[in-house]
Amino acid sequence: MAKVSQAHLDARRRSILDAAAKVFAEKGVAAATMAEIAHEAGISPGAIYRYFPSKEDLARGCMEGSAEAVKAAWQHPEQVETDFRTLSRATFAELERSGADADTRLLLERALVAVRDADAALVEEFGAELQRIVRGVAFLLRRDFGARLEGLDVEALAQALYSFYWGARFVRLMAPDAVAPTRQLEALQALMEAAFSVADRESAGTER
Amino acid sequence: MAKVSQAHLDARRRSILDAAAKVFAEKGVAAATMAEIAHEAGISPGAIYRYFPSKEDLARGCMEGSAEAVKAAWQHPEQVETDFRTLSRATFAELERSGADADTRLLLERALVAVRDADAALVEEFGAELQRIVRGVAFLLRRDFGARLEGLDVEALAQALYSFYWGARFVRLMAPDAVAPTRQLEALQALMEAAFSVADRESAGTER
Amino acid sequence: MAKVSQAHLDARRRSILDAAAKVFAEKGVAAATMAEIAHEAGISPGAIYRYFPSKEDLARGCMEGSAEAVKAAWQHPEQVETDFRTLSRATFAELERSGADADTRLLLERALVAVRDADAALVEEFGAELQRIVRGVAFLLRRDFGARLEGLDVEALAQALYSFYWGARFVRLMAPDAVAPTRQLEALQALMEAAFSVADRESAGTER
Amino acid sequence: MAKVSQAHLDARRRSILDAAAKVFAEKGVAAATMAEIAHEAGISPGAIYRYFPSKEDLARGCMEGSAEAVKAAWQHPEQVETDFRTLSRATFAELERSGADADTRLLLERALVAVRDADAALVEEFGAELQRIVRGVAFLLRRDFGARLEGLDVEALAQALYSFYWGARFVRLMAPDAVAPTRQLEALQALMEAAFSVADRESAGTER
DNA sequence: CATGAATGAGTTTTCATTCAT
DNA sequence: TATGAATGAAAACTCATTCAT
Repeated sequence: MAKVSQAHLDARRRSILDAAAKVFAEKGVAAATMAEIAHEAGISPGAIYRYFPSKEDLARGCMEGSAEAVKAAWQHPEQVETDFRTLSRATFAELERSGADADTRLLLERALVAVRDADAALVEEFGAELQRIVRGVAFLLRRDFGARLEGLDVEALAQALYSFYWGARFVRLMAPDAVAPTRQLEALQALMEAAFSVADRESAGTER
Repeated sequence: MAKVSQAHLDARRRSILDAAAKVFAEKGVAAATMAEIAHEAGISPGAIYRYFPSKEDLARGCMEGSAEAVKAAWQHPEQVETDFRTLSRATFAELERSGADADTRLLLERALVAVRDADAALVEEFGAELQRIVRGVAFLLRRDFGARLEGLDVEALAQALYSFYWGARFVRLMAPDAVAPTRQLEALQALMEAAFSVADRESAGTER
Repeated sequence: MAKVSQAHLDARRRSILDAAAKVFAEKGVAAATMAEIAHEAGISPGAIYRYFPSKEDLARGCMEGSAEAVKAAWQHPEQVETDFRTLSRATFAELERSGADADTRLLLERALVAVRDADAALVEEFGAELQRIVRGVAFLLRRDFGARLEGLDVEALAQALYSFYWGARFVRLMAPDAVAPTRQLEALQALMEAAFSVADRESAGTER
Repeated sequence: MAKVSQAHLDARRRSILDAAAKVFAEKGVAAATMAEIAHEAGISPGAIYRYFPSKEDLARGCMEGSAEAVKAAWQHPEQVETDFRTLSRATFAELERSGADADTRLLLERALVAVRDADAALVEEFGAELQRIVRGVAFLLRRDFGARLEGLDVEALAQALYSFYWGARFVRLMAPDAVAPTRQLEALQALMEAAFSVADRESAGTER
């Protein structure tokens, strides 16, 4: 079986990650066994170790790739041809796709592990990403709503929206039958529009 | 050493639960060992089994009691002398107290376990509580803001606020240096007030 | 099985060490399995870990106790009521006792491991002991034979005798049917006496 | 790639043996891995199995060939133009060459393995070689020192010298900073000469 | 012939649970 | 009742060996 193509190796690596993600999401990282992951991936337990040096590394590997276009868009909103409403909707639509819940499980697990082990790197990364995204949210809010945000703590609002996103993910995971994330988002956006139209009116009044 | 009082037994049970909650929050249920919990509780490993038949049961036991006054208030708002703003603030203030993060960890862990094991009872309980609280939030919103909610999806808004609460908990756990939950809440409330004042104006205008 | 007496624990620890020493000597540290040692000691594999944190520690534990009165005597010859001949004989007589070969195996194994892993501590210890013993040998040589050592490199001679001791151990292990260590020692001592009587004669001649 | 010359095959076999000897000496047989040996030999793990059916066989193969000119000289002293002093010195000089310690490790390992597995063949071989060499030593002692050995147990002395040789090897391995083997040998030879000069004197006195 | 990916049995170690004291 | 030593069933991981390419 020598001299297998790189593509084949990559595919196998991928299949191990997929199998692991599935099993981890199902049972949690701690309860999942390498044997089960191997079985799921259709290989022998030993083979995994040619691709990942340890269970922990495998878990880390699973946690990484869930990066997405959406995430990037929030972090660099100036480079993207979009607006707050659209991007928000795309972000929440993502949560409705199949597999989103499994990702959420994995991400929560990852988060817990990071906090527990005081895994500085992971925690830091989370914090850094948070900051970038919150900054992106604030940027879009200001660009899209401008002066109408007058008197509002935009930073805090952006952070609140970020929190809301995670909460929606979590709640959806726990209670799929509750109000859907997208509908929650609609409600919030309606609220925001109502609030901003006040500003419009007021400034209109001022102009008069 | 015979015939120990029931009170004593209950106290010991309680102390085991406290110890377990602490260790579970620190290390996670899977990584926590009975020996460590026993040590934390100041008893021997074997003694735990007089009170809980298994580690799993102990974990379940930990997961139950995190009920609080605030929670009750949201679930039965009609019985409580309070209003939305006040109760919200009290709720978020709770998140700033020391120990709140440990609770969050435990709750997240609990949630993950419940989802994984398809622990119908726990999931159901979470869902039921969610429903009661969201209903309570909606009740308070309507009572406090009444007609000004015109045109808004109050159910969805209540649900969004509930999501926001969980997200704020989670984010605070992961990134204690981010914008504080209470400040996030202030921002949202400012937004709500702005939105509702529109309604006031409009209705005022209509009356004219 | 709680509250077992310290004596019992010590005895168990001892029995584990004995079992381990036996198995290690038979199979070598690497090839020996904890399961086999446990079986030999009449306990379960897990129980060993209450007494020794790892296989390596167990091996180290086996290697330690082979300290002996004889060794101490060589290292502190001034404190002991003995002479070179007597102590040499006692030392080599030790090699003929049953179990000596097993000790030799263990010591060689220990030595190889130490050298391989560049286990500084162990190597250093060996070197330090060597120095102390060689110094002791030289001390006794000088005290017992005094001026008759004139012209000899006593340090080197002492070191040579130390080497001889180890070589005799090793050869006996490998070829039990070869000339016995004690007889080898006799031959060397005869040689020494012959050499020293020369000195006597010469000094006698000088006096004339 | 068909029909490779026998010479090529032999060379490859040789290179595998060399690589294995190096790795075995460094890590010990048990800890050495076929992968590492293969890497050291510059081939693939699988290829080794074309030349040696198993790791054990490979180890055995390594253990065989450490024969040397010096060894041969001791075993057949009558065929060699040399004397005890010269040959001794040559023998001990060998110990100072670089690589001697690696050989010693391997030999000790070999010895331990042989004793452990009760590998009759290897043990027997060691014993037989020992006997031949001790006989050779005794032969040279008698030839070189003749009557002056009167009263000495020459067999035992020869055996003692053989033991000394091994001990010196071992000690040098463990404590390179101790007195050098050659200096030890000098001391012993000085002792022998002193002893033998007695005999000279005595016989001289008798003649008078 | 060589390669090196894959296998899978075997090893150390952990820890929930039991039970003699 | 409490203790804590002991159990023994996993689980992660290693590596000699095989065999498709």
